[in-house]
Amino acid sequence: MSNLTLEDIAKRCGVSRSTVSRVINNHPNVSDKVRKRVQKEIKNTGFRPHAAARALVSQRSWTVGLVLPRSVNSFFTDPYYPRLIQGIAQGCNQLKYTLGLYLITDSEDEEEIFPRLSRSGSLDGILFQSDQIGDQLIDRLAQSGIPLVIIGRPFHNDNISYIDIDNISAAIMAVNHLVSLGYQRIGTITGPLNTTVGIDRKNGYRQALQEHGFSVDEDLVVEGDFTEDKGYAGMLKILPAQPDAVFVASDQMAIGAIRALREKGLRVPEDVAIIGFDDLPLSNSADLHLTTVHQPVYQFGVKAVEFLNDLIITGTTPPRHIIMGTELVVRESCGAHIQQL
Amino acid sequence: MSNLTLEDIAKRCGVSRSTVSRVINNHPNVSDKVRKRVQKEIKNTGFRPHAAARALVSQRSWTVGLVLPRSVNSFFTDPYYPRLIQGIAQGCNQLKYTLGLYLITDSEDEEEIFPRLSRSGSLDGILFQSDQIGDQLIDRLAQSGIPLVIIGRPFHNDNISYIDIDNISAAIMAVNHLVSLGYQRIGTITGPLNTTVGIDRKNGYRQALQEHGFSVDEDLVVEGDFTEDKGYAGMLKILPAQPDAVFVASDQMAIGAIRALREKGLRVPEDVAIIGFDDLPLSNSADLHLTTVHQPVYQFGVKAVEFLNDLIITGTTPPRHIIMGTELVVRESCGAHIQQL
DNA sequence: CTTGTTTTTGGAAGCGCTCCCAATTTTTAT
DNA sequence: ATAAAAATTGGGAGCGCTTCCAAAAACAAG
Repeated sequence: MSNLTLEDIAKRCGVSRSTVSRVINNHPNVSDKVRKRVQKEIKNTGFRPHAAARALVSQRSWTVGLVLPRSVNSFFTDPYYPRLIQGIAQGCNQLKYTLGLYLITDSEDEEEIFPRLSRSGSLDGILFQSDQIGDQLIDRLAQSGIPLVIIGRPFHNDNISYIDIDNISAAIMAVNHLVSLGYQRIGTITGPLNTTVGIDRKNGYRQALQEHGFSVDEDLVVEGDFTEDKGYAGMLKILPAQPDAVFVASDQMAIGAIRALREKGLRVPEDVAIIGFDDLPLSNSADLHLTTVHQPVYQFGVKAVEFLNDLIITGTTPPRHIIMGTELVVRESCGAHIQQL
Repeated sequence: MSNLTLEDIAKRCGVSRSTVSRVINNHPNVSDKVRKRVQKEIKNTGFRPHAAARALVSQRSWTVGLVLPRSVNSFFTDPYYPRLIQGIAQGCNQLKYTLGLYLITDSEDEEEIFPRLSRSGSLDGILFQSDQIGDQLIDRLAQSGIPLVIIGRPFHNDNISYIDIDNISAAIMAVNHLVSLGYQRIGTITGPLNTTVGIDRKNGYRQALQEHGFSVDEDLVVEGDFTEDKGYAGMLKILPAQPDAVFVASDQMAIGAIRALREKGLRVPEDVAIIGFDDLPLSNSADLHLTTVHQPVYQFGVKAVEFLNDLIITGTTPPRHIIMGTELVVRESCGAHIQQL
């Protein structure tokens, strides 16, 4: 069906290859009459220019890669990534990019992926989920000169472009909210501390406590990994330290934490207040009205692609950083609605 | 860095472009001496052949597309899709394909996607999630001759290759299990009935009941959509009909259903037995030991890619169908463990 | 040391497209 | 009307690669 070439279309219209090319690419210098004729023929035949040929001559593949390192093990557990991917897909659609997905699975060495990513011509740019293990790979990619946007602040590489949300401020905002409601023993279930997200949110928590003159009780700090199970386990672990409020670093974990509380016969927020992080749809379902920090996951994905597109067009230096804001969503799990009554 | 061409490598090695090409593609007719020399040079320089140039001349892009229609709204709610995608990604890695992800988002018309998919040369083949709305698009793609594998039985198009699990048998197996345990009023919360999965599982349910001489009570049948919320709502709706067991068409919905039961003070399985479908990790977490139908989601994804690869190599006709088996996973939510004690 | 056979190598064509440049046509000004 | 300027068009080169074919080199046998 579509084994047609530019040349074929040209012949059928009695014009030259170049003219057809101009029509396809909306170049101005084509007479209306010819343009109409060619457009009609293209429509009739269903002709599509050959992507590879185009990519070869224009040195643009119109494909961007999304790399999710293996350590993102919450990929099929936490709705965060699917949502992010939706945003990225939307961004790609808008800018006419095709999205290439590179999930690094167990069998595949980080070594093996590099050639595939840097294979010249196959990718116009790369979105790379930040990740401790991947940091060396990030360095190599950056050096290869390919436009690269890290999703989430990378570990020790600050002279590289990345997009992130302001996790520290967000955590501070969350803890401030708890403090303002009068809670005294505020704990936290953190994200994985081998990620910058995990670290930043934890630091925000500490910082907020210190600003209010609270001391940080290490028994009130438990490391999680963003999964519901770890939220459940984390809450069980933190409970002996008798928190009256807990800042949980993801909604998914918050759900697990609340489940643990309920099983212990404790009420939320009366016995323990819970504040989550993410504000994904699940956080406001029928039996759960979680107070949480809203982060614009979908928009974040869209923005990441726009950012990458910018780097592709204008060059990768100097590295730039985009930090997106978050906001507090007050629902019922912290008791603010009770106090206001 | 990698702006090198074959020609450059050739020059550095004092051989011709053709020879370097042979080395890269492992053609036999190269002397060992030269081969070693060229391989070393390639390694040293980090040279990668230009993907587009290759694709142009060989008419193979080594990219396959995965299309998820908009109607897959449980995409970021149900762990099924992320898991499937992992399997597909794994299959692609194994066979050296790049995975192109096409999420049809709101803004994008089904019309718009067709040209992007059929653009000659950009895709070697397509995996297409079955979906009622997409059926016309599927027809057009099939006609364009591009290798195409539908994921899940398509609606009215049986002369096209697809891969599916045997949903009807699986549902029968699930209901048989309930019957064998002595339950009398067996209900179902179905999947969305505008999908073949939803329909097939529901038909299996009916068929099993009929085989056992039960009449089908329509009050015991409620339509869901695979989301937890609909599972919750479905159970509330079905409860007045006093089921003693319910076949829920996905684990995610089963979780919602169980939540509804618990809120009503009903016990699982003592008051109402629940059997789910999927057997994703979530179905066997701390407070939930769901009896369910295991479907090999990950392997299903891998297999789909292998199947597509087959079509790419050997041609798309005649259409073939791959049906994968399922198995019952007996845990605690149906009471089998109690009876056995 | 020929001749014939096999293996290895280089050159050239061409995949389908874009883009430059020169040739042609059209428009405008005189 | 003609000359000059502007708009439109066609031809050719070339993007980086594979692959065919013919030339060259290596090897075997007489």
